Amino acid sequence: MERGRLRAVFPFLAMLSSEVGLPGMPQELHKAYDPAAIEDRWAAYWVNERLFHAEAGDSAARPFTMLLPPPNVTGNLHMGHMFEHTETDILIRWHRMLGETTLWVPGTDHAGIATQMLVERQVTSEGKTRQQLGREAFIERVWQWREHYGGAILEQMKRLGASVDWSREYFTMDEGLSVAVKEAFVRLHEQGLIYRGAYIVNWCPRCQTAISDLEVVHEEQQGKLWEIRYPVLGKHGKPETGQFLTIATTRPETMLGDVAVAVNPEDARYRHLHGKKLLLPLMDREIPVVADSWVSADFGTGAVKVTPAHDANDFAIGQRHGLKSISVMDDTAHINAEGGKYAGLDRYVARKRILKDLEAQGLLGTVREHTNSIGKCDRCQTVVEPRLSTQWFVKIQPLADKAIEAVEQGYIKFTPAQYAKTYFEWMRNIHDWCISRQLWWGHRIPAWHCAACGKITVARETPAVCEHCGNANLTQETDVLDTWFSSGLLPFTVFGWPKRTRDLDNFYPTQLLLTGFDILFFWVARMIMLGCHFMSDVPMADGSERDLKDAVPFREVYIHALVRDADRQKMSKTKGNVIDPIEIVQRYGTDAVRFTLAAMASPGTDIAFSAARTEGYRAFANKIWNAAHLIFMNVDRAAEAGIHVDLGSENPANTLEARWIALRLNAVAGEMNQALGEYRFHEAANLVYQFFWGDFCDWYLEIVKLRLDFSDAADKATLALNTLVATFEAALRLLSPFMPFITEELWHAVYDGKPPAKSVALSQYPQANAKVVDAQTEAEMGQLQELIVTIRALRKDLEVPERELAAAEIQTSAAMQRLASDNHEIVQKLARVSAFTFPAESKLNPGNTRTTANFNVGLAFEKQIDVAAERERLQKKLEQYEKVLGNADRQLNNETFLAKAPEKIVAGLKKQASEAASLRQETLDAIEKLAQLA
RNA sequence: GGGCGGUUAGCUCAGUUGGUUAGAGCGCCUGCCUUACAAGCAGGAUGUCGGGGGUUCGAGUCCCUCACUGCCCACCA
Repeated sequence: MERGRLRAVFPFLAMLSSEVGLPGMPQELHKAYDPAAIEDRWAAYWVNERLFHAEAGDSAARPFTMLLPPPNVTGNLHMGHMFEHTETDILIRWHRMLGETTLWVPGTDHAGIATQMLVERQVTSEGKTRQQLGREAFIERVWQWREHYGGAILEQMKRLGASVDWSREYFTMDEGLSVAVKEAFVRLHEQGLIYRGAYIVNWCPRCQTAISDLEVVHEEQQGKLWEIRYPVLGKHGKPETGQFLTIATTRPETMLGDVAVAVNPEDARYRHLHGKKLLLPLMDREIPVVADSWVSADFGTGAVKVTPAHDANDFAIGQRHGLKSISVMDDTAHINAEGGKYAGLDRYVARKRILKDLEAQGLLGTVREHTNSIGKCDRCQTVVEPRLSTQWFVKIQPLADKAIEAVEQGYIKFTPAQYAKTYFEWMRNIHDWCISRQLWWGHRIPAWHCAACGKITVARETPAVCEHCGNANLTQETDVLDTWFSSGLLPFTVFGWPKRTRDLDNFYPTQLLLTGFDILFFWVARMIMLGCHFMSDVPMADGSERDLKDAVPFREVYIHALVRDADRQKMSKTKGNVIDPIEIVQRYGTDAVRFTLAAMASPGTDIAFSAARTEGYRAFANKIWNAAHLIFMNVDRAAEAGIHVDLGSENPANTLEARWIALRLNAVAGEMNQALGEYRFHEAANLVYQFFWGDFCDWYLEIVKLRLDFSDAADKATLALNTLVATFEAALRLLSPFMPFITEELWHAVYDGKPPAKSVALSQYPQANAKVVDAQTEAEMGQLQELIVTIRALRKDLEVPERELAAAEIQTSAAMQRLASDNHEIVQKLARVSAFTFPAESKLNPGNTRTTANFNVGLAFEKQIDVAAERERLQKKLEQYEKVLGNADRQLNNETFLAKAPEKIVAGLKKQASEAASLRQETLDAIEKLAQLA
């Protein structure tokens, strides 16, 4: 480490050492860590140097692969992304440092509806419609938009240091992926797992497309339940006077498409009407009364109007009773020609008109308030219309069966485990998947309609002629595929499927999927189904058959929590409580924000993000920065004395603090590896925080300062310096997955710009050595710390001025006397003691002494003693000891406890009891002494 | 209607398989500009672990129950 380097890392040092001198140091030169000064530089370095590029077969170790849940190409980075990316990046960086081939694949999703809506809005703002533009031109516009603005989120990820392999970036509409999507569709079709038919689907009148069940969000709403009287027809097709069947409905406008009224066959009230005809009001259509057990007698009037074209249940009733379906609404939820005089009206306008007309005819009965849940389009919040339409479906049961088995067999593990339950629940009640969308932007379905025979040809390439009749007059299906169909294939299509590539051999299955529960069904479940289905047919790398175990798309799923605002509210644009991660990052630095997220990421618990916490972790970064400052200053001083740091030294300092910090590092490394392996991010973060700040800075650094005298006893100082720098270097590695920027900067500085690897991210993660055990050092350091802390507290109580030193006297065991003497410099410095002695008995006032299980310590400092306050303090102590003692004695006198409790617990309790007993006695003595004094 | 969580210090939250005196950060109080760091150092106060019952030698942790609260799923017109 040379001065030049030091100045480069800490520019302010130049000022410090200049002739301006300390007192004159300009105020504006902040000594604090400035993340902005280093982060951009390293972010660019990592990308430009392609440090996180992985090749199949890079190492013998099992590869660790993860897929980035592709954000929408229209998306902007929000806190949820940053959280997800932070957790993923920590794991990825950790695994990379474990020496595994580590691959994180990034990409974006074309996001059919979302993107189309966005570009459509743009077109509209220019006074045009997408229809005027035409399909081809519109799609061209979307591509243009994508060129200019798409994938901003990936750029933001680069800035935040996500260690992904950018050379593998994909877009779900890329040529290669499009071929794969076609292939998947055609294969499913060949296997009889795709069919086309007219069914009730959820229709969004605004997006003018079908959407899947999952894309409908249900909302409770206060609505009305209207009763409508349908006249009963007599023998001659004439209404029987005064005879009505009263139905109840929440959607009167659909009555235009009624084809029957259904009652429960057991319902005695209506048994006489079975088989009779009714006259559908307003439409003057004869409709039958049918008996169907789906109808419950106790809801409404017990009679249900049947509108097969506009309700899924009614459709099922229609099927059972051979009824026809009459669609009365068009794509935009306006009444169509089937609706007679209501044609052209919007559904809600029609509703009002219909109710008014019914009332005029005296056919409207009781109107009740009624809460029901209505379905809205996930994308645009428009109320969804169940509508009969011709769509493409995936026959899902065979796929679901395998997907269930994969999880049941443990081939895929969920964390937190409870999500497996949710998964099973959904998978076991799954419905066929409607995969066609009436959009323009997306993967167009590879099917062609024949103008001659009307049949469909499904093919990988545009067919020349109809496969059924040979006619050449073919037009391609206009529908596109659900976006989730293509993203469900990603775990293998990103590696080149349907081709059998080296990547596919090496990286499939991926190891872990880390994502939010909101896309558990949308995406996770679909990937499992499609992966198990398609990859079962792909042989293993060695050519052997692939079992279900290896067909799964990932071996583990980790479901992360939600990031909420500081008041635990969901962040939403409408609430205006969205925290922009970029803004927070600019304020506190990426490392601090990442650390906040990690430290709060306890599995299964939502995160209430608060900037106060981030402020604390910025302070942590600053602490590390300043520790580096201290270390580098000493490296610098050593260099002046001709001493150079030897990081590879096999000869560590053999001082108490050096042995102790090595033990701590070893223990913390072990605990961190353990915690990270179990996705306990918060625990790992707290461990490294506590280690760096508490152990390393507060104790080790303070002590080691005493050793760094390079003018005198330089050998010891050299050893101390080597150990110091080596420990710091290891601590940086330990922290680096959490705070990649500051650790990268300082790690390079430690090596004076000549590091053994291009990045700390490519160095090795510290591992625990189980053989490193040194109970004596641990105990001695513990006792020394207790002594120092006790003296410090006593100083406070005695109000010894901060600057003043005080003489101490200690009563303790011979061993501890030796310990204290051997380390008297440490005690003197950290506890601000001038000197200490070991008289057999203390002559000091009780207020001047403190007692612990290991020692009594007293300070000779004159203070007017407040007897009452002192008695109170001692009484409180006494109560505390007696409580402990009572508790311990009670258990130790309990024979069942002694018989059943583990030995370790009993021994611990005994020790505790004896300590408490002696402390109690000491306290009693002090109280007595105090009484004599008074 | 089904299912899953949560309730621990003023605030935000940890607390792995039941085990010795329940922790952290922030905030609060006190004293320090101690040449790495005031984004700091040192010391300190604060809890009937939501209520009730049970199992156990032992419960914040397991079981039952009640209360409050959040979320997911569902075709009741």
